[in-house]
Amino acid sequence: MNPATANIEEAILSAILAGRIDPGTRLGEQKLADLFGVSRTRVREAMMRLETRGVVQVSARRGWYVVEPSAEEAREAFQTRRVIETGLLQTVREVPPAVLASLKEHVAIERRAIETGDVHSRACLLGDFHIHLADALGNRLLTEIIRDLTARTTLISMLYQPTEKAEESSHDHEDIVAAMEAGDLSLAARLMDEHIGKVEAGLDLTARPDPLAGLRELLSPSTFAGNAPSVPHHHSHSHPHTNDHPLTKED
Amino acid sequence: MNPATANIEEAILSAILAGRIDPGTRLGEQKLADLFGVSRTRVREAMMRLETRGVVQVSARRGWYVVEPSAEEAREAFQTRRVIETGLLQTVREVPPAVLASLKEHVAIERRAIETGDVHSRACLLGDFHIHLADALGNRLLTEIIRDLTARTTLISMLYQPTEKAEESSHDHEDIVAAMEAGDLSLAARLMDEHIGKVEAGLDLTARPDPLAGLRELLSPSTFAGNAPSVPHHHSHSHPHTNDHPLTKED
DNA sequence: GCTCACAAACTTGTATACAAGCCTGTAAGC
DNA sequence: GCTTACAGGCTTGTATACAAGTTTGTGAGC
Repeated sequence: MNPATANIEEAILSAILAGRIDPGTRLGEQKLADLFGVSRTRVREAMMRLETRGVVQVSARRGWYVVEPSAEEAREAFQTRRVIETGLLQTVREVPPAVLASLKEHVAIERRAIETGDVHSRACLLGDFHIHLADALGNRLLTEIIRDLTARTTLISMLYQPTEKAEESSHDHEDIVAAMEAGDLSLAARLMDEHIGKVEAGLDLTARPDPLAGLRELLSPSTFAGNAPSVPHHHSHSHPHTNDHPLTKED
Repeated sequence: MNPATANIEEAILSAILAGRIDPGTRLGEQKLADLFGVSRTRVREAMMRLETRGVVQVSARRGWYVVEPSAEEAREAFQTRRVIETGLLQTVREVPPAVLASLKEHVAIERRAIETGDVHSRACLLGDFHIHLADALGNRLLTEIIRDLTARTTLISMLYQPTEKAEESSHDHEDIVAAMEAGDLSLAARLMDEHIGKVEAGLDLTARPDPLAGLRELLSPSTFAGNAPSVPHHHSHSHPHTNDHPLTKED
């Protein structure tokens, strides 16, 4: 594959995994082309690849958008992750010491990141745990699949997750690794199942996916009469379709 | 997505699943464009999508080729399928009667196809069993993943499988469904694991992947002196990179 | 003042032209 | 006769131009 195209693809995917791009963000071809110093052709190529990987969507003649999974799609993504990740743990017979060591270190890094509190690296690391697991116990193919799925669930969390429970997740990871160390892969699989279940249960799959979610909050106090010349944006939480900080700087 | 592009993508993928396109087959852009009545742009789009799905590869300025997985990639594909398919069976709590019925019917169709003996529909149906399973027990996302993986393993079988054991596979499927009917999903998962293991074990991962495999057979009897004006092709089994019956007719 | 129609700007969709590289067949040189 | 260099044809790689559609801003009409 063309290296430039691969770069764009990888840059966007890892930005999503790091929680740096919101679901619904518009990705203009020309803007990306300028940003990466390539022509639109390349950008389109990367976008189409990302589309088949399920992280981007095209709206005809309007542009490319980071996907905003529906509630249904969210359930599918979590079910799929459950299937694959528990399957992986139960398929494996024994865990090499080197793998255990690296997983333990990863959890340690998670803990430190939670204390320092950078929300981006935190979310990134929590997702990375699963990717590392697939990489260490599985193979490249499996890792790629898990990576794409993690990107999906990351976006889902950004859409539907009311409160972040990073600490709990990291605890879960720790327990899973402990079970692996004890040689009880069955237990590890069950813990993984519960862990993913917890994350999914922590979502509010009833509300978010419409772009008006943020607006409703503003309308409810009824301090709205049409005489407000400028929209108050004191709560600058970026909303889908109305984000004013896309990947590319506005000129 | 553009419907025309989707058509090309789907046509090629299902042709691969049906065993109608050999691994290593060259897919010329212009030829495909003529065949489907579209421009090269569309074909390239479809090809790039198929590339990200792992069923096609581009060789710079030479053309697109149906992948010929290496032995290593073959192992990865089978491991991944084992992980996912056993994971699926173990994640599911109970199997709805309707699903059981449709699976049973599928197995019945398999049996009939084996008796009548059309090799294409046979291979297609054996792969389809797994796809149907994912569809019935899982979700669309999972089905798509399994579909791509099945395409991979189909190609692998065509490369490395010395003898076809369709009957045995169909028996395995029957046993798996029986275990599901008995409500013993654990057993079903184990049977699935063994089934995939058997298919993998039935491969000869030492020989095939080089394009000269077919040639070596010819050279060994040493009935070759350079005085043979035309290469004998009595054994018209198509070889990778030297196939004379590509998807598109030669003009 | 409000609504609706229209136009301009902007963005993607698509084809095509040309550039660049690979493969093959041919001929010259040894 | 054998090797090697070269040229021609063929195929993909890439950019660009234009077509088609969407969004938004503006002005006329009610």
